[in-house]
Amino acid sequence: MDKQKSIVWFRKDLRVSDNPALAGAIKAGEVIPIYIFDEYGADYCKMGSHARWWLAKSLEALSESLEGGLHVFQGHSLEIIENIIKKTGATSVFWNRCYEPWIIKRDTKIKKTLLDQGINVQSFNAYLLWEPHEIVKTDGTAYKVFTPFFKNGCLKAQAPREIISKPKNINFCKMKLGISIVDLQLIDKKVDQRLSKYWQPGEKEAMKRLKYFIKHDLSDYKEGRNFPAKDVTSKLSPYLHFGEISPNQMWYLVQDLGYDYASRENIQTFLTELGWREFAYNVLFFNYDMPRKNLNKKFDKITWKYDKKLLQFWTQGQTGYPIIDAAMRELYHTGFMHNRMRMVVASFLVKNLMIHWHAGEDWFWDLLVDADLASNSFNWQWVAGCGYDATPYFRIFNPILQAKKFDSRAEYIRQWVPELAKLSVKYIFEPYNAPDHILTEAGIVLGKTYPKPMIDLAISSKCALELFKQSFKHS
DNA sequence: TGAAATGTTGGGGCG
DNA sequence: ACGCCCCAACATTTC
Repeated sequence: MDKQKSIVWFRKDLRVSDNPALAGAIKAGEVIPIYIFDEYGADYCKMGSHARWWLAKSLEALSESLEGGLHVFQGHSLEIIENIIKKTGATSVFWNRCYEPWIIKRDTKIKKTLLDQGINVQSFNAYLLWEPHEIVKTDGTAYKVFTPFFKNGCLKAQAPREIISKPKNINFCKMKLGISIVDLQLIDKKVDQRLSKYWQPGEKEAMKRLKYFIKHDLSDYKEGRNFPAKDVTSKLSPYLHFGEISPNQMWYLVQDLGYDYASRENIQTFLTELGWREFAYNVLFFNYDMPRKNLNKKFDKITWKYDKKLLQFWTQGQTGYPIIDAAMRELYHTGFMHNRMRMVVASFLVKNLMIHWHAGEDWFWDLLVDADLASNSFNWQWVAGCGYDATPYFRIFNPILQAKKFDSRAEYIRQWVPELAKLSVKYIFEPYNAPDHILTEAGIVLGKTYPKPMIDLAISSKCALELFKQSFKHS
């Protein structure tokens, strides 16, 4: 008797453990694991260069975990799945849901089409702790403020799904299908040279990192996470984005710790960060245009500067403000930026340079290995002030103060802006205020080896305040 | 998850 | 000893 064959369609769940779709297919019989690189309909959210690198590496790791059994394709998802069904006689398709609006739209159609053809289709939640549509206020409308969303919404709802353990024996369908990962041409050589120094994608590495973080860094998380040179953040965001680890695995592993490893505050702070991720997806679910439209329409009237040169100073890490340049260069070289630094550089772009948050969002989208549609757009709106529960328009970071407060020994600056490394902490935060002989001794020629400040902080933030106030007055 | 401007307080120097 | 001033330290307000 022929065994039932099931397709497992991997997407943003590139792991074997705690994978409900895979578990479902294994139970049903023979498994055909597939990945489809499909960006039809992605429009402005096609993957960035650094994310593509990560995806390729992650697919390689997944394929290895599946004994080389991952079948890779490129093209229209529905057409490809229908073809595989024809070739293999598969009777079921399992997948874990994605929550990007364009994917929801696509998958809804695919599900309906396949069901109409008599195929058994099952989708699961393996990406979020709580389904967005289930966390709403008692009057049925969506939350707009984080604290009640998390405390009254999430924490009082049903507990997140329990972790599914790693499957022992998988019965693979042995047919040869699809193309190789290399054929997807996801990796740019120069990107590979940069990122492979810093990252090892994959499910195994993700769990290793989580355990390392819990053991070494969680006990200092609440305070330490503000200091970019300390490196006590988990750096799990790219793994989480590609589903190499599930939020459930993180949630339960951290929540079930005794307070030996870390105090209640540290644990709670970390879990709350997972809560912000949930909130970003929840807000996106109820606002499909969050990536492109101000949630607060009052901001529609603001006239932004569309100055390519100004933007370029920012993207290239040549603003003349060391902490900003350090952060922007960290992003370019590693595909990652420390969280506090993300806030600082974003505030500078939007509130000092008066450049639209879309420009920052796009740059981050291309370079972050954790580039995530919900988190990225949600957080840019948060900084710009037009998001839900956002920072108020008048809250403007001063990059010099931020540097002195959170990188007081200038370790982070020296790492990423080596041309300033010889300056002492007295001058390194504001090299343009250093006496000439100090600069000469440090081998610095302002305007040549390191740029002069591209704008005046006090003037630009005053102008921004005035502009915001004026714009809001008329609406 | 801000920073600057402004207001208040209190200890010490000094005539 | 007393009042006056200065100013750091802290608190409050404002954007």
